[in-house]
Amino acid sequence: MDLPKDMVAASATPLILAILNNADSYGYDIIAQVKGLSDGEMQWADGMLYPIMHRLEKKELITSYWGQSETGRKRKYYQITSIGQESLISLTNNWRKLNDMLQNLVGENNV
Amino acid sequence: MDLPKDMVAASATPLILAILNNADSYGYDIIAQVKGLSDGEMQWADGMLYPIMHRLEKKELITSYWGQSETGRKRKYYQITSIGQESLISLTNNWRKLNDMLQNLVGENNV
DNA sequence: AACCATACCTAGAACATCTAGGTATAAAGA
DNA sequence: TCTTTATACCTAGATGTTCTAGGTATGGTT
Repeated sequence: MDLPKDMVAASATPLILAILNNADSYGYDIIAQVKGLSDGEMQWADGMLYPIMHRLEKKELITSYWGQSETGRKRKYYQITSIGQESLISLTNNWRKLNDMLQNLVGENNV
Repeated sequence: MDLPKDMVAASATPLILAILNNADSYGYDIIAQVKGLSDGEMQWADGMLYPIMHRLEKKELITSYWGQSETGRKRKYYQITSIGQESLISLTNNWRKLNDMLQNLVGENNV
């Protein structure tokens, strides 16, 4: 896909929230899910994800708790909050509106 | 709409390119078009637009030329380049893909 | 003359991402 | 038991960007 940075930035938050809205998850798994959802086109580096997670936590869109993998390795699980769910709805609507605007505008003159 | 900054940023470039792809235009008119297209929900400040135009010009996605309004006031018109058109296609496709991903993901669990 | 709307511009604050490093540990294999 | 690999998390700071808050200029209107 080779996304411009600003699109990566703008899509990261809603994608993360949408994933957590389906089920609690942790850093490495979120990266794996995004990779899967995008057919391998989006491959986030972990160092890019964690600062975003921390920011989302600070904004209280998500919370975290320590858990363990089956093998005993510790993991930090993230859970969406009700504020996060509201934000997800709003972000998703904005994405749809902007996408519609853009597609219509471009469609007019069949680029 | 009350868009987060990163979404404003990510949508500004494709919107501007799409508008110029329909017809050459100038700063104030682009702002007016965006306002119209969004039903008044997106109101860009001019001071926000010009730096973006200059950056797009630097990247050679658009070019500019001086013209005049009917009343004689000078205007800087912008025109999309072929690089800009390619970029517009790519950006529009990326927007559609990301939007599809997001809507599907959210739709699954009817937020 | 004064004011308003149009029209463009820039410096720098503010903010966020993302690179490039780092730590730690379980499992596997030699 | 030692090394390697994969998993798992973290942060400082460079980098890049938007956007605010200023500014200039001018034609039309009162």
